Amino acid sequence: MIKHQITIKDIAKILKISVSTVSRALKDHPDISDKTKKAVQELAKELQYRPNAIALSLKSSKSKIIGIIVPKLVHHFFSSVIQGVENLAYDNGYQVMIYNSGESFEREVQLSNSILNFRLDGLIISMSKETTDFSHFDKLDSYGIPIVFFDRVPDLPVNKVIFDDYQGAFDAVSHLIMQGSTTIAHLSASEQMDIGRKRIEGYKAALAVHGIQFNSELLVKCDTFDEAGAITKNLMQTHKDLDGIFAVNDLTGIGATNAVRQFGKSVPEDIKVIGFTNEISSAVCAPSLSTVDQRGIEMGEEACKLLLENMQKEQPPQTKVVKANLILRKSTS
Amino acid sequence: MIKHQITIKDIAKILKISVSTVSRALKDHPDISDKTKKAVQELAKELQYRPNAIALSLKSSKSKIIGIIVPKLVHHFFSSVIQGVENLAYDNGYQVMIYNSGESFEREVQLSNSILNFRLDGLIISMSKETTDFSHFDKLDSYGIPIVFFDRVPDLPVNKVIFDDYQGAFDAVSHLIMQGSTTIAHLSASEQMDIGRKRIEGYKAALAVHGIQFNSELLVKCDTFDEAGAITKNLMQTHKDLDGIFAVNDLTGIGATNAVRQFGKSVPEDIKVIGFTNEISSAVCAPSLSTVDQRGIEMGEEACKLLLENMQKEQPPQTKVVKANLILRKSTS
DNA sequence: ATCGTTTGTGCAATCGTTTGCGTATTTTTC
DNA sequence: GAAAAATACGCAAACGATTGCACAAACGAT
Repeated sequence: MIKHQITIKDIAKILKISVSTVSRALKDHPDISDKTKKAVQELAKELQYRPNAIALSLKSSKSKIIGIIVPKLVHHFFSSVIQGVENLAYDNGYQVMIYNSGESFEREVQLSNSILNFRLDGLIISMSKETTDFSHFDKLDSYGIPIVFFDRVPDLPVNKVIFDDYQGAFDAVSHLIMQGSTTIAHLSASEQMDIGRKRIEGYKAALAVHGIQFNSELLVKCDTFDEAGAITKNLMQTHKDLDGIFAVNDLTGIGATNAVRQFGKSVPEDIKVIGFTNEISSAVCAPSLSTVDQRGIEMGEEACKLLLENMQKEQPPQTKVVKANLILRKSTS
Repeated sequence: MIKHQITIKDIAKILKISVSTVSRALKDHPDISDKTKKAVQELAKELQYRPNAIALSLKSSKSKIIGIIVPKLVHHFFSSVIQGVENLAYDNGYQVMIYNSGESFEREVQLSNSILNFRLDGLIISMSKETTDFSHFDKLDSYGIPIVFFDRVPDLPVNKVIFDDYQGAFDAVSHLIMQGSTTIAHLSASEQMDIGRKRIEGYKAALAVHGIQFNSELLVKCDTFDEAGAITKNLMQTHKDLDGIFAVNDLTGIGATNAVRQFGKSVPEDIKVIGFTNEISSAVCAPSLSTVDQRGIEMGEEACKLLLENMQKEQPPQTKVVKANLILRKSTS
């Protein structure tokens, strides 16, 4: 009933030759006569022979699989990065194994172990928010498995592909200023996070360059949709002249937009809003949200390229920076 | 520099015993003396021995991995299903390998082959939109790899977990009627697709039950955000009494909502809108969109459960139906 | 006729682990 | 005190493929 997968042995038995001959014939080894080669290759095709990837992995200690761990699957940004990684990986004969840490440190460690068990050839990872201990990465490293970090990266000399958060924030805030905003709040991520800090710096720098005094009351930590509404309303009451909001991500930006309208003001006429990341929601909400695109596909491709290089030969750690791309929509014009 | 992974052989050599003894000691085989067991287990722990999953796969012809192929990663629904599958799989000692067909038939076939090469133990799949030829699934089946389809399933006697689209549509439209709508349009998917057909049936049934005449002009094929706006405006011009819209998915629903407001009418006061799927966007857009939740996590769990059963012993194909769950938000009240 | 090459193939080890069987040593039984 | 049974371990084959080495046959050169 159930077919078993054709092996090299089956072919050898049918043709009454040895498995070594079959193996060599299949890969056009010069030692094998054309007659034998032809017979083997034809039979292999007829029987739909396909090499057992597991056996190959065992023999070569190479799985031809690279893993990618993301903290969430549902973000458009991460999906794009995965897309980019897949593009390059497939072209180079690698499979991609996608893992989802779900923002859990424990899960991340488990997955790292699994990567060791399956002897994956390399890892691309964006760390979970909980991760502050990096010993599971050291372990992978000590076994010679190259790692490339992206987006959420540790502050260590490792291979990483990061986004130019500073420039993205700078451009976003500069754009608000160009559009006429002068009192600009920033709904920011935690300063603990690299991302949060960089975006705050970009925000401050843009203000400074345009001669606007930084006001610490306008810098509020808040990175969820739910918080954004409440905080925005608060800000509008305490700062009647508020006319611009730079949100650390799109959901926060949309939350702020909704709050502004509920407050009876309008976007972009009274208050202009710009987000960050370019999630799908930012394109479909009303008014559509201007935002900073993080070029996920390019990031994925860069990360994969870096990983492939490191898999070939050891190299000093590199950092690649992907530039921001401003997406202008209705919420700022 | 680079450590090699500790194997059973290393332990055997250090302890000057045979590999078979080590193997048995590690799994508490009764033949082995307590003294030896203790020595082996302690050393294994100290050296951080971890079994080579590749070797185990080769030996047992079981990879302890199940694959899941989704046509897109970025949909909240698919991510939820993956989550559900992971939940159950991990509890049962399986890894999950996530694949992304990107709605490409060719990719789907490639991935199926890869599943064969890596001897995955089972597959959970939602087909790409392009898929009309099922021979790659037959091939997997002929090698004894069980398959469970979900969401986008073939019309064949196979294991599947489907969503009750008929009931979901029926409930959604009934809800619009309860809220006072009487002239209800349906922005539908293609009737070619199972999903599209079922939702249309549910729409018609709900109208019939409540004594509303079906009007074919109000049934328009349209399943993207961009089309939705244009079509909605058109409908509002040709049907001044339009007061309800049932959209085949959330993006379409949001597109319709935006169009209504641009037309100068308001949601939900003038026209009530309900979507389908419960994407993140539906929760954050303004006004927030009522929708039909597809219980992705439960679907994933059901699919995984069905697969695990089939991996244990062959069974006649089953079909499981997951019930719809109405999510009421501002767009309908 | 003899030796050296070339050509084509097979043997056997290897990757890491499991497992059926054999066996040496000790313990039990009458 | 001899046979039977229990205990604790090792040998070797197996999973599927690769590859260094050996070797037989055929060929050419001297």
